[in-house]
Amino acid sequence: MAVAGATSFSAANISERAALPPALALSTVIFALRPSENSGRPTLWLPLVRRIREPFKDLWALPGGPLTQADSLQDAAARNLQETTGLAPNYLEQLYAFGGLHRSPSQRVVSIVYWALVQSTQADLAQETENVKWFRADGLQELAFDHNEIVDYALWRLRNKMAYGSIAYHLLGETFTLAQVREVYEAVLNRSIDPANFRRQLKQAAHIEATDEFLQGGKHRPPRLYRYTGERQGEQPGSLFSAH
Amino acid sequence: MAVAGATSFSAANISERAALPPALALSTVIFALRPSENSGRPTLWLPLVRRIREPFKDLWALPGGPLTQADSLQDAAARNLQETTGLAPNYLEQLYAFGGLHRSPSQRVVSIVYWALVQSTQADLAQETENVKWFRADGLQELAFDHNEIVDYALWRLRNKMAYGSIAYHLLGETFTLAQVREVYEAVLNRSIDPANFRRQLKQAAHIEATDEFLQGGKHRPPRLYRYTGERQGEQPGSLFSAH
DNA sequence: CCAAAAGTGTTACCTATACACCCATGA
DNA sequence: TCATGGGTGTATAGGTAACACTTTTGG
Repeated sequence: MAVAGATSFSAANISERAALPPALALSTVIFALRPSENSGRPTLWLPLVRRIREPFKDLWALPGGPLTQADSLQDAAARNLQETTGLAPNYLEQLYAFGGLHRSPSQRVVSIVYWALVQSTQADLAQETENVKWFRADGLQELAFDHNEIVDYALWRLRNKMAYGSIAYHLLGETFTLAQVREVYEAVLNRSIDPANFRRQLKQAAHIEATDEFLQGGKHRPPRLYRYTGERQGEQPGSLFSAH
Repeated sequence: MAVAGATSFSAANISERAALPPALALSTVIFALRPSENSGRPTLWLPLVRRIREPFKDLWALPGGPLTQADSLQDAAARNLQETTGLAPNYLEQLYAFGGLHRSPSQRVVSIVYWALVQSTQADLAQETENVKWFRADGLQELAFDHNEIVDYALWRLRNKMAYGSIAYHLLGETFTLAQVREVYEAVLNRSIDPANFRRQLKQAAHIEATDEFLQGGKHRPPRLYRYTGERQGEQPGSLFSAH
């Protein structure tokens, strides 16, 4: 099924494409926070898999696969994510259906793409193999297919949701300090935020509750731990309540 | 391909489903403003097509069809919309990919759904036939498949975009008065808006310019006509600039 | 006691809202 | 001239950003 060089197409090639039914595939953009190599501050990373076949052999690509028959799109995305990277997502939402004519040089492929958030602890457990590796989300190298464009769009959506919705918690564990939430915002939105104002906004708007515990072991005054009380899963058409 | 009653499934039926590859379909939720039957004030309407075959024979459904091979998803949606209803959309954007297991009682179908806005003038031209008819967008009767859910989601998205983005102009013609824009907002968001404040918000935030013309023929002081200067097409992943 | 993060208080500014008011036109 | 929608001005409230200040820990 894989053919020739990925750059140009003959007329014969095009008419051959028109005869085949478009294939349906699922891919997922997975985000997690990991410490930066330099500063050690949390930054956005995502796992990619190496292509071991043409087309785009040896380039890195989003994890994905065919649509499993017995699952809904959402379930199939979660299952596929688990099988290719070993990760269990904390948040999963449909991103977009990409269906340009020449996304793949061989057969025409329509990809339904999801995006996911996983906790840092999860991400650390995930095995890095020869063919699965984490990359920083910004300044990514050239990827297979149109996956650079897809990652850019996912990043845009993530930042949008972060700025308005209450999504940051899905990158954190069961309990967290308000400073940690702030660090998530700063890492994703790539700008510093006033701690005083930020904590107030969180405590009034978002769905969190204070616990009786404090994070010990720091150098300074131990901060209080909080817990997220909102929805755990991603946004879906069924749930028409979330503001954005 | 069409089989049996739409309500329950035998085990044999299910395993048969699993063997077939999922079909890929396109549908579109089309919105236009038309005067209400009672008040004459503009309200939201959408065109539906009558099912002439099982499943769901004689119920109304969203216009749609298979993915044409030679077009991108966006182009295929526009073409399909043209062929089924005769309408040319002023705005077209992908809504969601619906892929639940039992959306269709026969074969499994994954529908990539778009939503569109057309001008009232267009909508008036569009021929109402035995099998194509306009309905008020709220309080819709029972539709085929999961199309009620899809329309609800499209309505939610429309209202969201309307409240933030600059989308209302796509329901209007080349030139328009600020009062007409306000009527669009009032019709879609279903609440009255202060004319004075609304005009100020528009004139500073949105991409419109004043023309030298005034709308004549009204009962009172002729209002100035404005023109939209922003983008004409829908939002797509390529264009990562629009706020929301 | 000092440094630094946790957490609180205060103020300036910006923008959405409410509403009083003037303007221009048809009848 | 009157009624009415078009269009402008202005005061008020609510929320965000900036930053001074207090609190609490480790060293």
